[in-house]
Amino acid sequence: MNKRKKAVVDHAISLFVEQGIANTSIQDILERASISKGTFYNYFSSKNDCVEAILEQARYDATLMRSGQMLGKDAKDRDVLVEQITVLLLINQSRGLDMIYEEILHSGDKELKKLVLKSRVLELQWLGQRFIEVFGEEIRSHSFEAAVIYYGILQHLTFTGRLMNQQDFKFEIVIKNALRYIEKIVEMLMHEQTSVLNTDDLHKFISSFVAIELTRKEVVEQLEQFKKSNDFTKNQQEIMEAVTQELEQQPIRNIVLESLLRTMTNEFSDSEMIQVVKELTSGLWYLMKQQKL
Amino acid sequence: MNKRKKAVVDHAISLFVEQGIANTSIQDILERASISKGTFYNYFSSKNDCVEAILEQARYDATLMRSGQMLGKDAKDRDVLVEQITVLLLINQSRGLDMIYEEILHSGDKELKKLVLKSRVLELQWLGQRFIEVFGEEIRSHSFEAAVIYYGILQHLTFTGRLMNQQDFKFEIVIKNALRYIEKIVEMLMHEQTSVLNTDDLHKFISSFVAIELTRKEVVEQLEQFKKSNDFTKNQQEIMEAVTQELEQQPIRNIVLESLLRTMTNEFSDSEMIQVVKELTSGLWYLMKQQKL
DNA sequence: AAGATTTTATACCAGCAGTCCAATTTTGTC
DNA sequence: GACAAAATTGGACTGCTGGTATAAAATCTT
Repeated sequence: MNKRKKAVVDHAISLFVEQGIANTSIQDILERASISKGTFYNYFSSKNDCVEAILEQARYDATLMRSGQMLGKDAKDRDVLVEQITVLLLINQSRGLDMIYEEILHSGDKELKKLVLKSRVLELQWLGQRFIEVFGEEIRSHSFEAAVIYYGILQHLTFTGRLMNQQDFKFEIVIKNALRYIEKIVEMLMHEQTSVLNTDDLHKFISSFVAIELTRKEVVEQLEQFKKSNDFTKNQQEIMEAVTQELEQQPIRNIVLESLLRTMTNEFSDSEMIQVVKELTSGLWYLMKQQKL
Repeated sequence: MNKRKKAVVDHAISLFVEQGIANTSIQDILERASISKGTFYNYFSSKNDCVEAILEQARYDATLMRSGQMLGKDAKDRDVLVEQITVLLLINQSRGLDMIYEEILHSGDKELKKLVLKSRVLELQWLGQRFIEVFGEEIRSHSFEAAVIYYGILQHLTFTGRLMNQQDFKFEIVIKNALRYIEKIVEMLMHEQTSVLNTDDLHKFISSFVAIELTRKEVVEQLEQFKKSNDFTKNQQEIMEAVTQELEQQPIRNIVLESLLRTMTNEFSDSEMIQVVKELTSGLWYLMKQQKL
C-alpha cells in the first residue's frame, strides 16, 4: 500500500475510534488527512472500501504476528496460549480496533458485517483448535462452543471494565481467569454432554466461511493451474511444487504441510495472489485440523 | 401514550428490526405508518426521540412483567430465576429488541447509548442481586462480576446460535447451562479471590446510573418520610437519624457519612426497604465521590 | 523539457434529518 | 348541527451527507 494511502487509513482509524464510523464523515477524514476529495476517491471507491482496507490491514497484521509467535514453542503450554490471546487483544485494543469491530458487527452494513464475521469465526475456530491442543483431544467436539463462551466472558468483562474506566484493568488477569473458568466449563460440557450449538449446523456454518468445499484433489488442481503462469518468482514456484508433492503423499505429514503452508503464505505476501493463496491455505489448514485430508 | 402514536412506534420497531436503526429513514417510517412528516414530528422531536420512546416502552413492559412474576414465589428457587431470565429474553427476542439494544450500544449516539447502558446496568444489578438470593449471601462481593460473566456467556451463545440460524436453539437450555457454569465460576471467584472488576470503581459506576438526580435535600426529605413510619427497629431509626444529622452539617465529613451509610445498608439488609435504601445510599455515595454534596 | 500521472478545488447530484407553515381534516363541546 | 380547537397533511426549505465529474495545477518519469 502507498505510503500516503496508509497515512489516510491511519487518520481514518483515529477518527473512527474517536467518534465511531457512522459519525465520521468523509469530510472529517479529508480535513484530518489534509487531502482533497478527489484523492480520497482515487484511493477508495467508497467509505466502506476505506473501512475494508482497515480491516484487511488489521487481519494481515494479526496473522503475521500470531504465526511468528508460536515458532518453537510448546502448543500444550497454557502460558503460551495466554500470551497469544493477550498479544492479540492488546494490539486490537491499542488501535481501538475492537470497538470498530463491534460497531460494524452490530450495524446494518451487510458487506462489512460479513467481513468482520468471517474474521471472528476464524478467530473462534483458531481458539477452539488451541483449546484442543491445550486441554486434550477429547474435548474436540466441544471446542468451538468453549471458544464462544470464552470470548463471551472476555468481551463482556473487558467491555464493562472499560465502561467503568477502570485504570487497573489488566487484560492478562481476565485472560487467565477466563481460561480457568473455561477449563471447568469444558469439564462440565464433556461430563454432562450439554452442548447448545448443534454440531451439524456448526460445521455447515464454519464451512460457509472457510473454503471447506475444497478437497485435496481440488487444491492440487488449482496449484497446477497456478504453476502454468509465468509470473512467479523461483521461490514461489518451488514452494508451490513442494506443497503439491506433499499433498500427493499418503499419508500427509501434517507437520511438514503446516510448515510449507506458512512459508507459502509468506512468499506470496507481497503478491496480488495473496488473497487466493490465503483462502487455499486456510481451507487446507481446516481440512488438516479436522483430519479430513 | 396515544393509540396512534403507539401504532407508529410499533411500525418503527418492525422497520428497525428488519433493516437496522441507521438504515431506516424517517421516510420509511412515514410510509409504513401511513402518516405525514408533520405528524411524526408532532409526536417525536427527532428520530432519536422515537427510539427513546421504544426503549422507554420496553423497559416499562419488562419491569411490569418481572414484578408480577415473583409474587409468592421462593427467591431462593433456581427454577424461578431461570424462568425470570427466560421470560425476559423471550420477550426481548420476540420483539427483536435485543438486536436494537446491541446496535445502539455499539453505535455512536451518546444519548441513546446512555439509556441502553442504564437499563443494562440495572439489569446486571438485578441479576447480581438474584444471584445472591439463590447462591447465598457470601457471594455478595462477587455478584456483579458474576452477572457480567453470565450475560457474556448468554449473549455470545445466543448470538452465535442465531448466526448459525440454528432451528433447535432453546433459550432455556442455554440459560440453565450458563447458570451451572456460573455456579462453578462463583465458587472459584470466592475461593481464589480473583475478581477483575474493582469494587470501588464498581460502586461509583453503578451509582452513576442509579438516582443521579438525587440532591442532598431530597435525600433528607425522603429520610424524614421514612422516619414517620413505625415499622423500624430502634437501630434502624437511630442510624437514619444519624445520617440525617450528618447531611445537615456543613461541611459534611465524608468519612463519617461513608461509615454511617455502610451501617445503614447493613441494618436494612433484611428489610423489604433494602432496595430503596440501596438506591438512596448509592445515590449519596455517588454524590459524595463526585464531591457534589 | 515533455508527457504521464496524481492531486486539488470546486460544482454538482440525490438522499437524509429536521424546520416551518398554510391548508385541510378531525374532534370535542355546546 | 354549528363552531372552535386541535390534529393532520404535504410541500417548500435548510444544511448536511456520500458520491460523481472535471478542469486546472502539481508532481513524477523518462
